[in-house]
Amino acid sequence: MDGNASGEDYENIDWDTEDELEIQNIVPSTCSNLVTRNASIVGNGEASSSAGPSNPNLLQHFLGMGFSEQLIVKAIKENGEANTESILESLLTYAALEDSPDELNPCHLNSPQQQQCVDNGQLSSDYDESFLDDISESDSWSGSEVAEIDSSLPEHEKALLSLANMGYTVEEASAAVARCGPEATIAELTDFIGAAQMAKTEDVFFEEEKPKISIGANGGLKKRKLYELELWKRKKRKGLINEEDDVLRLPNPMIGFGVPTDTMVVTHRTLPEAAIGPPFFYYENVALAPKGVWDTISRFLYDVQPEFVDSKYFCATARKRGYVHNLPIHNRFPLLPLPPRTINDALPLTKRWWPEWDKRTKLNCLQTVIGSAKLTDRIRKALEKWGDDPPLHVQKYVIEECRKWNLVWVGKNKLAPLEPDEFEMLLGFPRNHTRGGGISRTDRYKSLGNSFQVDTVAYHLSALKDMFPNGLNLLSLFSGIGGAEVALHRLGIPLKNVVSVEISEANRDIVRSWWEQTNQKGNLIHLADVQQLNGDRLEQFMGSFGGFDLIVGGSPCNNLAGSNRVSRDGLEGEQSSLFYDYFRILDLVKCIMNKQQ
DNA sequence: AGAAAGATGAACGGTTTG
DNA sequence: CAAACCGTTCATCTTTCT
Repeated sequence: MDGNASGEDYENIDWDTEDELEIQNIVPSTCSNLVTRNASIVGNGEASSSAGPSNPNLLQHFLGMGFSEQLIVKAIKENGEANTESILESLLTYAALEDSPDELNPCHLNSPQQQQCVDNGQLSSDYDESFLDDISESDSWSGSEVAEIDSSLPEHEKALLSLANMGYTVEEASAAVARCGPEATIAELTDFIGAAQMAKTEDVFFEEEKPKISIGANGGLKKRKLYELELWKRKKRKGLINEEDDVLRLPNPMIGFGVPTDTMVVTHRTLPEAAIGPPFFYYENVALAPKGVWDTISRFLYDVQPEFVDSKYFCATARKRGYVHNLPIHNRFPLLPLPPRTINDALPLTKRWWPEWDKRTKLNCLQTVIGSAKLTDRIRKALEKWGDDPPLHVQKYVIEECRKWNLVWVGKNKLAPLEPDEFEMLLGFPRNHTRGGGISRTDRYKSLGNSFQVDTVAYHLSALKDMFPNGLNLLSLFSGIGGAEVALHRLGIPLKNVVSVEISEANRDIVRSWWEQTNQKGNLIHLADVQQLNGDRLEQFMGSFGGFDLIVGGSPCNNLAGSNRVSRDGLEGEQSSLFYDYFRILDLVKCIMNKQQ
């Protein structure tokens, strides 16, 4: 936690409150749930955010206190311009509700969520109703008014209009249609939007659960509510309340339900009813995501708690990942032979040149970019100035660069980044898995850096071996270079039908090439875009071979990963929001399989 | 030869955790 | 406090296409 004393970020605030309580109680899954909300359609968020109060001094007054313009405009709308006291109260409340660092997390200006944020500012019904108690509402609109829908419109426009009349914004509606496909049912669309909304609201809610519950949701207690919120906020500042209580924590050591060398006592867990298969599912992403992300992911994936595992317990390189799955956790076994677990064993040629003051025994996470030749050259020159025993400050500098870039010793004073085939070996892929076929060295690093650690994933999937002696049907989303396929194959689980969805042609080529080289007897179907995979396509596939036994996917981490300095926008980021497609497709498969039974 | 496309190298903080 | 982190973007060099 950084000491951001005065710097609460009042911008990009999702100020739904009561609505969150409603949404929170709705399980984001199941095709049948209809999430409706009271809101009307407002055009574009920019227009509303630029519509300031008529009294500029008032705005200036609160701006001077450090509140954002957006919030001040909202507070003034809520309370009227006359009552500065109640405006301040509202602003304090927003601040208290917003006093959580994960909301520094900006939503994109053009994202549906952001539109929602801004839109809500104009919509009193979307807002905490207790604030309305003492406000005379001359113009009380009704969220239940439904306009006639012209039956001559094309299907997707009818869907849009229906959603609009249900209170969704145009942005939400069109995003949902885009994601779910034009022929999706209204129920599917609302389900999707409700799910997406939860993603936005949950993070706030989660942090604030305590004060909200303690104050009740019934309104009429405005004074007490504000008081308690303030009190709670102060306590939290003083550390009297541990807000981490409800937030998912990373285990230490990060071994999940156990690793081959350190089996946990826990051999059983009770899955939520909705999570139980078929199909089995296995979802993966970076463990060190921004706060709240794993709470959201877990909530979407049927409230299954993530299993956080660092692959350094499986191989010579760290890889901290979270896995949400409904697999059995007993009778796991590792791939054999066990991979080398230290740098020394994995890269024996480096041993000779490894100085005693470099204490590393494990490599850090393999990423998509590597250190440059210039850097290793600079280090070599810096080291050559000293004899066998460089001074401490030089050692410190060299070690820092080694850790940052995963450099290894390949000669006297000579460091180098790992080669692509070393990436392959460390990650558990066959040698030359990503080599040839026109792929460049840079792209090999990129594909490998984005991949599973095969031994780790295989250990988790090993529980399936006894259950599918005749093989299984696999739906592999965001397949990449086929980590899941390789893991299952190495486990000796036959692959019957594999539907693999991967956007990169180079990666698809790698998997196809591997598929042929390993003489697979099954059927490999490649698709490019998860967003194009709709219910019809799925039903087609599942009808032909009788459903999927396992759905695996690690959705893009671009907007979650710590290395991203530019667009670490969280789960709503441009690429990482594809998580919702994983959920959408998983939920669709579950529904279709229920229907088929 | 010149444009277009591709590959490489380097600079770019901040969040989260123990 | 240190330590870690499935990354992005731009400039420049290299290769390929016209």
